[in-house]
Order: sequence, then C-alpha cells, then structure tokens
Amino acid sequence: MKNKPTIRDVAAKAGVSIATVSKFINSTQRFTAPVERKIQAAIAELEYHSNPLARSMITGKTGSVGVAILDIGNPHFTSMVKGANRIALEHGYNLLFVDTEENQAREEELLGALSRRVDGLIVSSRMPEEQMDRILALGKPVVFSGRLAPAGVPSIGIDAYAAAYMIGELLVKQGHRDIVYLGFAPARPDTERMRGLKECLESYGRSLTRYEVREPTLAEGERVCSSVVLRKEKPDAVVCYNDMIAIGFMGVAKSLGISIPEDMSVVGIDNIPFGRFTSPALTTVDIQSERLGEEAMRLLFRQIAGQNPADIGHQMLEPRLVMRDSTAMRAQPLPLPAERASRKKVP
Amino acid sequence: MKNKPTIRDVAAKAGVSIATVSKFINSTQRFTAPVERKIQAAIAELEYHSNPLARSMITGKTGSVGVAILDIGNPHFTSMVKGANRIALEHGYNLLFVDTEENQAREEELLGALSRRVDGLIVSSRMPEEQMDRILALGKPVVFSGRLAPAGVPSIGIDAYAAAYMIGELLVKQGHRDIVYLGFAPARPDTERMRGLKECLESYGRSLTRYEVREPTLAEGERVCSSVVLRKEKPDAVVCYNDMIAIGFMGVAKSLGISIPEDMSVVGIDNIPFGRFTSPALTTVDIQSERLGEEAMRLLFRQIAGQNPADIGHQMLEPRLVMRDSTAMRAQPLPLPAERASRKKVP
DNA sequence: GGATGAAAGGAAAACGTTTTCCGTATTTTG
DNA sequence: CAAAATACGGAAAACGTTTTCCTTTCATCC
Repeated sequence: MKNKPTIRDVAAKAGVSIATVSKFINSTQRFTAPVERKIQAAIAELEYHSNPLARSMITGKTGSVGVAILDIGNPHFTSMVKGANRIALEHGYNLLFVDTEENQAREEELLGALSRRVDGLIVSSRMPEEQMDRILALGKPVVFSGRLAPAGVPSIGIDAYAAAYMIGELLVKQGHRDIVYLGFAPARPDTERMRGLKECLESYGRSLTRYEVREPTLAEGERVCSSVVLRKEKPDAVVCYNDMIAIGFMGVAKSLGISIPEDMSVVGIDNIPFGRFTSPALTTVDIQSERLGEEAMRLLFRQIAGQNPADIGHQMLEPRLVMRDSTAMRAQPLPLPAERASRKKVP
Repeated sequence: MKNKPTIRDVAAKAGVSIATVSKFINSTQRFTAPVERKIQAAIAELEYHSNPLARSMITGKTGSVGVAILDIGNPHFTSMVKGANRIALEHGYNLLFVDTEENQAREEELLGALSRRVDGLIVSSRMPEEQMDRILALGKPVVFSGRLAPAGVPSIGIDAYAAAYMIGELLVKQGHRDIVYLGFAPARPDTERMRGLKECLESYGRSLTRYEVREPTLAEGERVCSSVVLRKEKPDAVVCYNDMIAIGFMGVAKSLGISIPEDMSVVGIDNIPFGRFTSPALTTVDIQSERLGEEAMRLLFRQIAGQNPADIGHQMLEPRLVMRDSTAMRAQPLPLPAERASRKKVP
C-alpha cells in the first residue's frame, strides 16, 4: 500500500531541505533547536528509516561483512561464525554468510556475488593460491581463516603442525605403535597435520599409515571405518583429520565390535562440543574455533579501517590437547627406542 | 588502485550508449551482431560486473533473502539453514543470516536492519505476536518457521503436539510410569509439546512432572540433570524439549552413575545428527529440520513472486519417531489401565 | 554600528544502474 | 517502388541517499 517514506518525505513534512535531514541523521552538522525538533517529529511520525542501499551507493560502505564457510553442518565452522558474528555486531556490522558446501566452483561464484554487497570478506576455504588472487582482485579487504595465506594477505590459522605433533607425542607416550591417519587431502591444514604427525612418530620409530577420506564429515568417518578396522593388522590408534570423522568412525567401530580405547585409540581435531558426549568421550585438540572467528573479524576490521594488509600479516592460534577417554595406555608399552633409552625411568 | 569499471566504461569502450549495454546485459532487447560483439569484448576486457546495489536501487529487488535463527550452535537450525540455502541458491538468491542468540531486543533491531537489504525474511523466533506485527510492518514478505503464525501470515511448523504424543505412547508402551518433561517455556512449540505429552500420559494414567530449563542447550541439559536425578524418586523416563538438552542430560547422568536406558529412559526431539553417536544412541523425534528450511524458503519465494500471503497459509510437517537405544522396556511393566485392558495381547 | 566571521541551511551533483520514450535505419508489404 | 511496420540504438529521468559547495543569517568585535 503506502510506500516506504524517503528522506524527501521527511524533508517536506519538516519544511527543510533533504540535505538538512541527511546531515541531521548522520549528525555531521549542528542545527538550531526548532529545526531539530521538526525533523525529529517528521521522522517519528513517518517512521522513517534511511535506505541502506542508497546510502551504500554513495558512501561505498555497505555495513555488512561476508563470511564464507565450507559446511555449516560442521560445528567447528558454526563456532567460528559465532565468534565472527559477535565481533561484527560489536562494530555495528551485519554478517552475511555463504555456505560453499565444499564446492569450489560455487565458492568463487558466490564470493563474486557477495563481494559487491559487503565491505570485507572472511574466507575459510581450501582454494588454491591462484584462485586466491582472483578473490583478492575483487578489491575488498579479505582475511583467510584456518590457513596461512601468502605474504601480504592477512590470515589467521591454527598451528596445525603443533596440533598433530602433540597428538603424536600423546600416542607415543601411551605406547601406541601402529598408527593410522585419516586424512583429507583437499583441506589446507591436512598437509601440516600429516607432517607433524609423521615427523613426531618417525622420530620415535612408530609407523604411520594414511587413509583418505572423501569429505570431512560424520558420514565419511563411518564409511572409512570398516576398511581401516578390517585390514590385516588392526592399528593401535587412529588419528582423524577432524572430530566429525572421528565421531563417525567411533560410531561404526563400536558396531563392529571394536572397543575404544581398549582395542584401539581414536583422536580427533577441533574440539567440537559434541565430542564430550560420544562414547567414549573423544580425545581431541582444541583449535579455538570461536576465537578463530573473532580474530579473523578483528583483522578484517583493521583493514576496513584503512590499515595496510601487508602490515597486518598472519596470526597463529595455539592448539591445546584435550585428553578424554578415547585414548588409553597400551597394555604392554614398547620399549623406547635405543637413542632415547636414557630418558626412560621405569623398566 | 584502478576503480571498478562501471557500465559507463563499458559503453565508452564499446562505442555504444549505457542503455544499450544495460539492455544487453539483462537481455531485454536484441541487438545486431557487431554491437553484441563489441559489448561482449568490452565487458570481457574490463572484467565488468554490474553493481548489484545500483541495480537494487532501481529495481527494488536485492537478490538476497534473510534468515534469522536463534542459535547457530544448534544443529537443528544449521540443518534448517542448509535447506533454506539450497532453495535460495536454486532461485539465484543469496542468503543473509543473523543469529539472534535468543535475544529478543537484538532480534528486532537486527531484523529491522536486515529488512532493507533483502527481498524477504524467514524468521524462526519466539517473539510474541504483537512483535510479529512490527516485523510484518517492515513491508517485506515474511515466513515464520518452526511455529504457527496468526492467520494471514505464512508459516511452517512441525506438529509439536503429535511429536510429543508419540513420545508419550512409546513410553507408555514400554511401561514407564513416572515421567519428567524438561521444558523450555519461552520457546513456542514448548506449549504444544507439553500438552501432547500431558494428554497422552494422563489418558493412560501416567504421571508427568515438569522441570524448567533456562536455555535449550547442552550446558543447560547438563545443569538440570542433577536436580532431576537427585529428587526423592528418580523418574522412569525424561523427555527433553530438544536433543541438545537430552544429550547434555545424558552426559552427566552417566557420570552420576545412572545407566541409560536401564535406570532411566531419555528421549529428545529434533533428531540432530549427533544423536546417533551418543551413548546410548538417542531416541528422538525427527522434525525434518532441513525440509523445514526448504519449505519455508519455498513459501517465501511464492510471496516474492507476488502471491498474496493470505492465500498461502500454514504448512505443517509430520514428525516421525526415531527409535534408538536411550529408551527401553521397564523390567516389570505396569498392567495397562482397565479401560484399555482389552487391547492387551501378551500377559 | 558597520565590518568580520562563524554557523545554519539549501541547491545541485554524484553514485551506477534500469527503464521509458523517442528517433532512425532497415525490412516487409502491397 | 513507395508506404508501412519493425528492429535497433540512444537520451534522459529515476531510484534514495551523501556531500560539496554556496548563500543567508546572526552574533561578535572593535
């Protein structure tokens, strides 16, 4: 019926010019009391709210920031969004989000569309570097989260190498010998996780086998379980690319008659809230998902405020081991390798 | 450095007018081959993409839809968003989302800001009806999801009464006598769930006690557990407002030495994916979260396409019981009440 | 009490599009 | 081949703001 009132309507009703109304709204200039009153009255009566689109056109600012995540079904990402959302709100910004659903082609398309509607982008993506250049070419401030970007573009990541290394040390300390890593190669941190685990385990002379998962999801954790469990020699421990895989894995392992942690230890990465409620509770590494979103958003706002991206650089969050019940000492631990024998305390 | 190319740049480079370029882009008119070629070449060379804001100004369409959810940390809502997102994408729309974090004041503010940037809104909210009017006054198509809205405004809900009733019947059939409902009064479906459960249980002469939870979260499920479990008489079964509460509840029940389902049955509502991986696996009612988002979005698009909201009305999804392992027959079932004795088959 | 300056308010251009209306070139028709 | 119809392309207004100048008003100062 009645159309939205415009600034023109307000100006007419208040008997002033539209410029005056605009300046009043943005408080970019002072006015005499009667003028202020008239404008306020007109705004109140018309229930006027300025049109953010029109404002954006001229200011070039949209008041929104975009976040692209890979899978909203993964609590790691929802925690991240929650953190990002909080900081965005504190700055008076809206959050626009896209779920790229692990689809690279779609991702680029969505980001392209999104980029014109936002003042900046947080992308949490496994795209190759050459595609990153195209994102940067969009001309908006960008922060890459969950991975380290090339020099000059701000990013925030988790020390994936350290995370994997501390898992390795735990497993070694507990006497695990034959270890499987359920990797997800397309993911950026996968390489570092693999490397951390491998270097740790090799230095202690333990064996590492890699299996590949097609998606970092519950369903894939379930699917891959039987192939791991049914191989000639069951591994002592399984390290998963993330908690989703680990939880799926544990679910079917149980149904296959494997008891965790007695027969096999399982460890995840991410520390999603549900890991506390599986059976057994999942040992994992906390990567501060929520903080990841917060810090990414802070880096983004520094850019939006005009700071040079090159001066911002990278940030790295420290992982923290979360011991729960899906890992346990092996019954008869191996003797430690010779070169470390001096450190051994108990026979 | 170099600013984004505008339609003016394209027109200049192609040697045509901006009107021509615009019409070419929107394919609202045919052109001769040489003109088309020139425009295409210019667009390609400049890497021109039209500015959606400017377009929105004149067309009045933004190409985005907004979804307001209560808590992105709850998988029920993320599933809903996933469903909504899929349909939105199919229609070539972006999804803008806000997490209201269960905060009503914030919700209204966020929706107000959002409403100018989108062509329609899906709101999944526990706001009172008088506030709903203010949302409708925003002048955008709205669909309320997860609850039934007053006549004339489209909404999509789950049959909460039926969901609770079928839980009641299950528990009765399994011989539970003393039942607790962990309710969350601020939520809209809570009333119906309570009523369904109550009417069912009363008709079979079973007792129902209500406990109140402060938030529908894992943490609250954990907190409330001890008061329920430690009361003079432990209940036979606990029905939770949602799966999050149920999962939290089961977690601490276990640590308090209660074994589920032997000592106590627990049932949730929502059927979030993680319910399959708790110990024991959670018996629950599936409410088609993803479909909820899809249908809500479909209703929204029908409005955006111009259909009269009053002609759209409500839609109700059917719940479905998902039997898993957190409920079990009581050791010695009660005799069925007299008036139903004829139906009993086994002694 | 007139010159000086500051403060208050307005006119108009701009942002990047779409769309309506009109003129011209080209084809079709009788 | 002239006339009528059609196809093609452009000029300009519009969308709802912000912002950059101006102009006017008024208090201040000597």
